[in-house]
Amino acid sequence: MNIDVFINDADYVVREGKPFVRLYGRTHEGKSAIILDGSFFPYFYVVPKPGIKQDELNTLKKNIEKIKVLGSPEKVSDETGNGGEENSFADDEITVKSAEFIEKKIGADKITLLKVTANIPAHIPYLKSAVHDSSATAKYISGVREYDIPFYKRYFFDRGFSPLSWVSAEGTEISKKENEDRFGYSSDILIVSKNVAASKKGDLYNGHKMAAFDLETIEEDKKLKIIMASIAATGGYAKVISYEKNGFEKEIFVKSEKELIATLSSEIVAQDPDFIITYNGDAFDFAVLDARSKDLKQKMIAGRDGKPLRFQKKGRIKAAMVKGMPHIDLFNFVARVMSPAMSSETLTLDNVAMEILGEGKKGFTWDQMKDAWVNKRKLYELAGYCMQDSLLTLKLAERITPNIFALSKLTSQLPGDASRMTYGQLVESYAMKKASQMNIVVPNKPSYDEIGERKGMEQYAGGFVKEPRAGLHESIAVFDFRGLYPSIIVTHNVDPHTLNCPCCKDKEENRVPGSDNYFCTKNRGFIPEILVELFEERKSLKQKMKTLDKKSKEYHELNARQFAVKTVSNAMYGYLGFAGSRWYNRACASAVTAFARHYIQRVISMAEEAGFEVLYGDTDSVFLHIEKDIESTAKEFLKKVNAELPGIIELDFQGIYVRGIFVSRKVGEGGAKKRYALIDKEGNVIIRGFEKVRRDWSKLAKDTQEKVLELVLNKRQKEAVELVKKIVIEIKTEKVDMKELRIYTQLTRQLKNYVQIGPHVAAVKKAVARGKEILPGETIEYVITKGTGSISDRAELIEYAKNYDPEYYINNQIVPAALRVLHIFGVTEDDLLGKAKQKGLSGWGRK
DNA sequence: TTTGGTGTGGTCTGGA
DNA sequence: TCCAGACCACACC
Repeated sequence: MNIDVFINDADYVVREGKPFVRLYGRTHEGKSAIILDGSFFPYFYVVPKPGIKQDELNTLKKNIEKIKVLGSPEKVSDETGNGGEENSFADDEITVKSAEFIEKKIGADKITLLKVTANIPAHIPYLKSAVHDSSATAKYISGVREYDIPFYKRYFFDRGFSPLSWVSAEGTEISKKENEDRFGYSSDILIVSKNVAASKKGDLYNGHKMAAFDLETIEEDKKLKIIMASIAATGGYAKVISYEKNGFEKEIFVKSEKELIATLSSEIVAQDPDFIITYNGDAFDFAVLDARSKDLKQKMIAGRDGKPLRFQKKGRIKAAMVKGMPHIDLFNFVARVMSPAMSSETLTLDNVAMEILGEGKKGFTWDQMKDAWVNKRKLYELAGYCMQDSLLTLKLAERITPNIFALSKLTSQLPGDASRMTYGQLVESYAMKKASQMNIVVPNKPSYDEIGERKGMEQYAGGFVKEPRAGLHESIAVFDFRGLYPSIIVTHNVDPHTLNCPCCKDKEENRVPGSDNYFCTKNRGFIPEILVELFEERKSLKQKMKTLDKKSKEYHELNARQFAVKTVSNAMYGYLGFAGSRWYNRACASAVTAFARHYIQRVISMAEEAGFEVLYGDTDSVFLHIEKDIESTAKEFLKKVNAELPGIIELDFQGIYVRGIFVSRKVGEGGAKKRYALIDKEGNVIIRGFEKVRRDWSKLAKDTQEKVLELVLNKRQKEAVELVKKIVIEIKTEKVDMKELRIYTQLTRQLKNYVQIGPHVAAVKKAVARGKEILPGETIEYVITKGTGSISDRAELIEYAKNYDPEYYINNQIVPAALRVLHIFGVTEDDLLGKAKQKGLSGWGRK
């Protein structure tokens, strides 16, 4: 039979000594399908010594073919853990399946390599070590490559199709009966295929079915017990499962926690989703479910492979994986990829939903929940609260998964994997995919020692930041380079293999400013090449988007794709300088920043020559004071600059502002970099760097500073002073809600690793002594309370704080934050504290 | 181990 | 008691 399947998951399994890639997906009739592809075998490359003679090459090949090593079963699980369950083999004699000569590129050179194919993936590390270490082969080789690329990942690279696209499989369908007897998979269709290829259907798919779930728990006898669960699925399904009657209209009543787990599992499976969605399911919901299912001896949800869910290490994350219905943990993706662009103090579902959807969850603190449960009251509300969590998670998934899926397709990684990747891994995956397409050998990962060495090196110089002149400035035009770093890489052909090529030795072109290094002008390097493709892809996506209705499905799809392209492009520079990178090259990374400094400084001098005051600039931006006809003058300047810029480097017009404020540094001389506020003619205010945008300042101090900035930008300094005075009095009279005074700070390490005990660490230490568990990485909330001793001595987590210290909040929060802005107008601390003699306000407002 | 460097500012800490 | 430098967190780009 021949069948088209849309792929959402993959792994592999070994049956009777042969590896089969398992592709999970759905047919266009909506049936779940598994394809077993037995036509693919694992392999790695052996790089012969340079200048090796043909007869030596032949000897090497023969000696590789003769390799026999013993493997011990416990050691041969797939490195990524994403393999099947039948990998183990008892003290097998491991042999090479085949070795063949193959031409591949390393950098610009075409080289003859040996492709060594193994019988099953678990053999690869043994064969690699054997080739690398044995005397019969070691003397002929300069290295081994691509021995650590997981089997199912390589499959997608080599086959030329990606997850979340349609494939066409030709093969034999296994009957239901045989599936049950021999395989035990849970899918409508099971097919053994010898030929799987990209389908003409491309990657369009009419909607993924997602099922989100959420648990409510309470702690009893030091164990988390599940008291309620909710599920919300695409299409409107929404249920709360509970073993306490609560009168909630969407309730499924069960008898016990054990039955709750069983029902939750069966309900999710009955929904037959393409994806299971959680918010923090890896670390919480699935972890609790797993622990309770073991305690209560109740089987949990099983994947389409017929096996219960498994936890697999993905870097720091213990990922809960359900085969064939990939589990997407939105929190992971938000924390790793989206959070830099977000402003929420903490990444709770509530905050993130509020920021992304404009809708949070209502009420119910942990204590209220416990009260509701223990005293069996307000259970109806509790059920509603539980339901809301799943519904919000599902809504969030509708917004976020398109971005995950776009990254998945771009990098040819499974959606479950892509959703858990860091920027470095996303870039690396994309580069590996492109390398495979371009017949380029992938460089090895650095060893632990190499990483240490790279990290130990002195930092190289980064972007240029021009010191601003403190004060209120009028009539400002802001320019910035569009994607400066990637455009430099492309324009100057920055790549580890084009660096200092012999063919361009004496050319001045492409020489790195302030360095003897240069880049090839003849042959485009690999990194610039893949960036060019990304640029062109994004350009065409943006072009298409212009023709579409912004509310249409296609528009959102394309928008997600351009987001993925942008994400990978922008991370490429950082990847070059990343110690764990396969394509690490410090000289390249520092060349990029050297070019960047050169261009921004060139723009600054051109602006000065044109007679504009350069107020500020940071890495890729300049702020110019343009007195007359700001719009047309700015455009003219832009044109002049761009006429001079090489390649695809381009300056953009960012905007015009009526007024802007730069402040003084607290210590030392001059204006503070990276702190400013701007106001445009509509009255919109942009605030950068100030306490207002930092989470480790109290809300009251931040809000006060924001109002001060707004007033000052509207030339109403006097009112700003009065406002601060009023707030100082409010604190003094203790009229302020404690929540306004909490300070968020992340605990970045284990308590014992702190050399200096700051307030947040002190607060955590006290809480831990009281029995609370706080893990590194958590963001905690603390308040400074009354009493004696240092600030740290008086810091308490908000749940333990009985009062707040007005003195601290006035002197260390409100006044410094406000004064930061007001200082440039001559306002003093005493003015804000109401201590100053009533001196006139003359001299304020103008420098 | 989990993209890069630049920069500000709070609090602690230890020696004068 | 004062103060410089270290430590730490978090912003900008």
